[in-house]
Amino acid sequence: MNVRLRHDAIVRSLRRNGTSTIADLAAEVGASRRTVLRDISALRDEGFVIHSEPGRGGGLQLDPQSVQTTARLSVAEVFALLISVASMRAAGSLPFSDLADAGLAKIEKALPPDKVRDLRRFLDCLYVGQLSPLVDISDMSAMDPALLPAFETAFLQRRQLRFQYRDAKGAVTRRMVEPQAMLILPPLWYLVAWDPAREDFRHFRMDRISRPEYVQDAPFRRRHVPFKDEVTPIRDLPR
Amino acid sequence: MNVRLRHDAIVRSLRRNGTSTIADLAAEVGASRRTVLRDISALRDEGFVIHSEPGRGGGLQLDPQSVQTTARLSVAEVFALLISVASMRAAGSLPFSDLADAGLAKIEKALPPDKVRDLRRFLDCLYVGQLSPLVDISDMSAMDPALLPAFETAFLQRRQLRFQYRDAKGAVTRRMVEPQAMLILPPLWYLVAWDPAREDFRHFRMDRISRPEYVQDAPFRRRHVPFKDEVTPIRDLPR
DNA sequence: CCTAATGGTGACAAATATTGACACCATTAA
DNA sequence: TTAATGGTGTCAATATTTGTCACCATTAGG
Repeated sequence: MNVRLRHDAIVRSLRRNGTSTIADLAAEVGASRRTVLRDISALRDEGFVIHSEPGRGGGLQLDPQSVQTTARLSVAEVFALLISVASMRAAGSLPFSDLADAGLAKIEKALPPDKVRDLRRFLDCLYVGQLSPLVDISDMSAMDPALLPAFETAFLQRRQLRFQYRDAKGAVTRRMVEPQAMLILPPLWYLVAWDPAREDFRHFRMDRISRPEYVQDAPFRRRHVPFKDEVTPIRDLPR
Repeated sequence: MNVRLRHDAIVRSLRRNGTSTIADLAAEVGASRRTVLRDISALRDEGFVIHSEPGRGGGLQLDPQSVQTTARLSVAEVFALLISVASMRAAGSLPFSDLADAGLAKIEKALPPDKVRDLRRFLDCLYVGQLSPLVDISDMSAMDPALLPAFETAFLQRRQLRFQYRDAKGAVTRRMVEPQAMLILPPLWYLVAWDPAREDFRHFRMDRISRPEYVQDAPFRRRHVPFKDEVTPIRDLPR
């Protein structure tokens, strides 16, 4: 039996039985007492909280609070979860948001370091404010997740972004801009970008952007964005 | 060098260089050509999409979309992430919320089945509505995550919940109620409960509840909650 | 106090898994 | 045709994991 499988079996058994002795577990997974002890030690290293009671009537007990689960997430998914929780925190305090943060911190820790750096750099471009009550929310539609990679690249490598934009009147234009920031006015998201053709900043509602693509040969520098309203950088929000 | 570390190193190298040959990787991680090939095969089994091109000028290429990360999360953390994304979706469509959903689905799949059942049952108690603009949001504070277990038990095992409640005027009372639903009026959360002492339903703002504990010997049955405003069960929200 | 049942550690040989060397095949571009 | 590449099979060398055994610490019960 594989080490991994044996660990799983031990956790399952502890979850099922409440309390087990090393001898029980050894018999159940078909390994020696010593090996089970080594496995328990490894599981503790992995974060499982296993209480042990020596002496007659003693045994091992798995703290149910510590039962953990592993999931393989793509970077895009982690990214989406991260900004979900970030924007939720932006919208105001919520029950359990600390726990969600803790979960995300763990996920983040498991990411390759360069990806974490990327995510942080992207978060630095996120700003939050209060939505003016004048905006018509009724025609909102979600942004296609498939668009994410182009945005990520445009922001992280500072490449100009080309996309199709449908304005409030339904007119469709093709734009090429320098993405400077993302502005969250819950529940709407805006891309704040410098439009070189118009030599000014423009706000674009994310749900009205389609077919975005970054332009490899069009790098640019970050500009200071003159936000009209009061906004907060997301990284400055209280945790 | 450890197998795990070597796999990580290979993935990092592929991510950094774009294209590498087996020989390059072997030199870089200090292993033989054969071993690297075995590693590549293992990584593919784990879900990494690695394109390969034989022949002159060929090499290996890692599909960046497939880079994955594993994280061990406690059940409470998964729970917090789940309701975060659920309430975010409730607040309106957001970019990437589909991706966040997909990530959560994977996490959920990795949970033990009985926990998933519990989560679903809890989600059935969640309702969403529009917050009246009359509520004063300025004095909000987040709920302590340590309170979660008592709530979970009270909801799932239908035990009465005892807690301390501080009302809008600051007066503190001790309550014992039957938790029937959770109502999300972003960014506020309410516990909707039947108060046996008053023989009526009451709404309690979650951030004003402290020291909750479930009462083991006080089971009850679910009641039909007569919501005053228009609310939507969270499980009926469009995905 | 003694004993039996329990968790826990160290040492070392046996069992098992991983690795490297080598031969070889398939594909591709020059 | 050749050289550079990915890919597979085999087998001995090497590294890791496992079991055995001896022993210690703690606890409950007689």
